Amino acid sequence: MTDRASVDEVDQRIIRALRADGRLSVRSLAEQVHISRANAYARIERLRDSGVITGFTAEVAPEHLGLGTSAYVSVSIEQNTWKPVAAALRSVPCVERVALVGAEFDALVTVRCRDNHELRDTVLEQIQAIPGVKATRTWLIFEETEVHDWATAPPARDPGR
Amino acid sequence: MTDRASVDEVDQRIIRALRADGRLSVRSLAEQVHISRANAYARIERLRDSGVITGFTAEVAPEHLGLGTSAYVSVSIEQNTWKPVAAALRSVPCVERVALVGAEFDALVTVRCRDNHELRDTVLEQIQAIPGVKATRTWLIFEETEVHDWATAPPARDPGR
DNA sequence: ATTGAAACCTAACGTAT
DNA sequence: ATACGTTAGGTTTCAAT
Repeated sequence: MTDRASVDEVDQRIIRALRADGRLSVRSLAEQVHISRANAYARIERLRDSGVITGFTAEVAPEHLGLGTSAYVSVSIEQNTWKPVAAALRSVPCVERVALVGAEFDALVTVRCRDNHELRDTVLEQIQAIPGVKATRTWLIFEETEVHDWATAPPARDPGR
Repeated sequence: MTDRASVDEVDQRIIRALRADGRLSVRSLAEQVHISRANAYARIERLRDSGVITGFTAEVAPEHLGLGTSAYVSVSIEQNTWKPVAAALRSVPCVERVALVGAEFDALVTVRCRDNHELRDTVLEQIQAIPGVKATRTWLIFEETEVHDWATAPPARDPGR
C-alpha cells in the first residue's frame, strides 16, 4: 500500500480532474483524459490501493457553518512527548490539522471556532491543558485561499529515467 | 449566494457524510441520513447554492506524488501591498495555501515540493522575488494529520435562540 | 410550505467478454 | 472497445402533515 511507483502523465491528468471535481463520473473522466472507461476504472483502483488517492470529500466553507474564527496555534512541546501530545491535539474539538514542524515551536495546529470565545477556550483550556504542552501562540487567520492544483502543477522538468 | 441561514441537524449529517465520502451516491446518502431522496437532492443543491458546500475533491497524499518535502513559509509583507503579494504567492508553483494572518509576519504559506532543492528554489527564488516581500522563514513539516470531522463536530452546546 | 413515497426515463456503474 | 444486467441520477407527481 506504499509503492511510490509510477504515477504517469495519465494518472496526473486523472488526479487533476478528480481534484477539480471529486464527483466526476468515471465516464466523463475517461473521455476527458482520453482513455477507455475500463482503463479509468483500473487506474482509479490502482491509485486508491497504492495510497496516492486517499479519499474523496466535500469541501466546506467554515464561515457558512458558523465557524467564523480560524487560527493557527503554534505549540511548544516537552522533549520526547511528541506522540501523545500530537494525539491529544488531534482529539481537541475545533482542531482541523496538526503538523509537527522544525521551528522554534514544535507543532502548528489549525483550528476552526465559532467565535473568539470558543477560540480562547480551545487554546487556553483545551490545548494548554495537555500534559507536555509548554507554550502556545495564536495567530488569527484573516483570509485564506486554497490553490487547487498543487498536486499536479509541476511539469516534471526532470526526465529521470 | 451568501446566506448564513439555517444549517439544521439534517444538513449537518449530510455534510458529515459527504466529508467522509465525497462520492457517496445520493441514494445511500438519503437512507443514511433518514430523509427521502428528493429531499436529499434539494438539500444538497441548497447547500451548494448557499456556499456551504463549495465543491468536491479527491484527497491526495503528496509523498506518493513525489512531493516529499512540505513546509510552512512565513512571509513578512510591506504595508499596503497585501493584495498583490497574496495573489503573487498563490501563483507560485508548489504553493498549496496562502493565509493572511495577524502575527509578527503577515502571511503563512503552505508549500509542497519534490525535495529540498525545489523548496530552496521556491522560497529563495520565487517567493522572495515577489515585490513587497520583506522576509521569510521556512518551517519544515515532519508529519501532518488532518482531522476529518471539524466541520460538524461541536454538538452546539449553546441553545442560543 | 415542506417532506416522503413512488414512478419514470435516462445515464452511469461495474464486470465480462 | 462492446455489450449487458444492475444501480443511480434527476425529475415529476401525489398524498400527507
